[in-house]
Parts: sequence; C-alpha cells; structure tokens
Amino acid sequence: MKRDDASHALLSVAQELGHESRAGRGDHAALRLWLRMLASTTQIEAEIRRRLRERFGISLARFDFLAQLFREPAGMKMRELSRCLMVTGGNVTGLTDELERDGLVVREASPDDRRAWIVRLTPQGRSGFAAMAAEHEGWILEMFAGLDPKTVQQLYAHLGALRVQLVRNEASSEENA
Amino acid sequence: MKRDDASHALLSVAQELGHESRAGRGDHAALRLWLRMLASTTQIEAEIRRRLRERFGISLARFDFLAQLFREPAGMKMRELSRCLMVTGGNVTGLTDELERDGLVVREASPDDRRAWIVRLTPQGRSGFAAMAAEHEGWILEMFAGLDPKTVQQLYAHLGALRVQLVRNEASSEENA
DNA sequence: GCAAAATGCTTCAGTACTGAACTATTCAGG
DNA sequence: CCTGAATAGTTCAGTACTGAAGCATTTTGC
Repeated sequence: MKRDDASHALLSVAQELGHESRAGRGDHAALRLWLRMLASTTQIEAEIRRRLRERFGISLARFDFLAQLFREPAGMKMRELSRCLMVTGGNVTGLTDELERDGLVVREASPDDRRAWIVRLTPQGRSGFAAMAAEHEGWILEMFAGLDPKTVQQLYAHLGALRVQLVRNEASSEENA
Repeated sequence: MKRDDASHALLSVAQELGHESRAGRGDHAALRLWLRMLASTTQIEAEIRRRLRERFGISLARFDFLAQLFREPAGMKMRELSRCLMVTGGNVTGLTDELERDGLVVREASPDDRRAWIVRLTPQGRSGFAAMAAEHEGWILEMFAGLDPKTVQQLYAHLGALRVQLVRNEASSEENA
C-alpha cells in the first residue's frame, strides 16, 4: 500500500467519526471545510478535557478561566472574563466562587466602580496554573506533532483570515440592528 | 489606513475574544494554532446554534442527529449514531425519544439483533431536515464567503492531514493499553 | 442634578449532556 | 451447549451551562 493510499484509508476512517460524517459529496467546499473543522476541534477538545480531568481534576472551563487571569497579572473584572471566555455572567460568578473557595483566585473591590470586582490569581493559583499549562502545552505539541511547521503556519494564517471575516460579518450585521 | 493595517486591527480585536486571548507571545506555534482553531470553531458553532434555535426551534444536537440519518436512508443503529455523533448512548436514547415523539424519526426492530433498534427518518423528518439543511448551508457559505477558494481548499486539506494524525495517535496510544 | 437607561454582578430555574448502574441479548471459548 | 464476557439500549443522579429576573451602582440625556 502506497503512502497516499494509507493516508486516504485513515482519512476515511476519520470521516466516519464526528461531525464530518454529516458531509455528502455534493456539498459546497465551505460546508465540507466547516464540518471537518468542527470535527477536528471537537475531537481534540474532548481529549484535552479528559486529560485535564484525569490529570488535575479540573474542568476545561476552570482551566480557561485561570489561563485568562494568568495573562493579566493586574486582574480582570468579571464582566471582562465573561466576554473573553464567551460564557454568561452567571457562569463566571459560579466559577469564581469555586476557584476562590479553592484559594486559586481572589475577588478585590474595584477602586473605580463599586459594582465591579477585580478577580486576580493568588500566588498558589499562579504557580498551580503554570504547572498545568506546561503539561497542557505538551499535549498540544504532541497532537500536532505530525504536521510539518509550514502546514501549521499556513493553518494559523488562514484561520486568522477567517477570524477577521467573522468579526467583519458580525460588525456589519450589528449595523443593521 | 492601509488594508493590512485594517486586517491586523480586526485580528487583534478577534484575539481579545474567545480562547485565543489565552495565547501569549512565547507560546509554540502549535499551541497558538490550537487556540485560534478552538476560538474560531466555538464562535461559529455558537452562531449556528443560535440561528437553529431562533429559526427552527431546534438544538444543534438534534440537527446533527437528523443530518446523520439523512445520509443513511436505510437507518442506523443507535450505537452507530452514538459513535458518529460522539455522544453517549444515554444521550442518543433521549434524542431519539424526542424526535420520535415529534414524528421525525421512527425506531424499527433490527432483524438480526433483538437488542438493537434501527432508527430512520420519517418522510416528514426527511423533508423537514432538507429545508433546514438548505438554510444552514447558506449560513456557512455566508460566514466563509470572505475566504478565497484557494484558502478554503488548503484549509480543508491541512485539516485533513491533522485528522489523519489524530487517528494515528489514537491508534498508537490504544496499542499500549 | 434628576429620571431613565445601561452596566456589573448574583441568583435560580430550566436544559443538555455525562458516567455509571442495570436489563436483555449476543458472542466466544472450552 | 453452557458459562462468562461483551454489546445494545435504558434509566437516573450528578454536573455544567444558559437565560432571565433582580439588586446595586453608574452613565446618559435632558
């Protein structure tokens, strides 16, 4: 079996699983792309979620939450977290409660807005997350290891173009509202 | 403002939202790619979910379920649906119950296995889904409209390579189990 | 400055999915 | 055949998130 045949055989196996199995032959390129994108992402996400749970007993939501704060040593308002993590305010309240109880973050009163809290990592939140992040990065590198750097580069660039389009579309649809 | 500046400005707006805002400058290319991929997919998925709900009062899970059956006129066993949709068996039971109650699918006894059901679209399930699928495809085309066909083609191919790697990794990790 | 609208956060009921336990049937090895 | 393991489906308690209502505070427009 030549290399290409092997790849195609594996690919057809892959297509049997996940959203991509929805795709038909007559579908437009964009639709097939979307289904493949959704299937890949869902698969990786499920694996990461599983490993975070197994290895650290933490949910992906909590990991994301900590990751966001890790990048903002000065802390963030809960509303900002809600926007960045693309989850509802109620969810942020709940996650903050849990993480505060576990001593990973603290709420501090915002000096300029008495409605708002500034949420910030505690030292142990910071060091704990750093350890998890290092392992997490290893998993990702391992999963993407089969792709050559040029492919990674191009995917990154093209998905960047896609995101620009999405923001543009959203902006123009909000105009007519 | 030159075109490139505009794109970068939009991209930086995009990076402020979703998982990609987790990315830092020192991160490896693969990690940055993953975060961008996750962010794009999450964003599109949320929009599709919203529109399916608004337009047809249907959840993405139900839409996926119907889409899968649409491609298999002979019907599928519930276990097969569970695998393809990457959800648990309990979830498939619940979805089948709902869709059967709404008259979109039927359970038929499997002739060769008395434990199993064959789930199949009813005529009205088939025509109802066809209408939804047409509109859904329109949304996707619209969202990806800003990308030129070559980019779409390359993204599709590269994500195909990624999926092959994922299947390969999974296969090799199951060997050691 | 003052009423009205908007914003930040919390609360809570409702929804969607998982994981594990259970029943019924099939398969596999002696 | 017969027994134990595997498989198809169901049930259910537990978990995670949403959306909407509500309270406190800030901003906006007159």
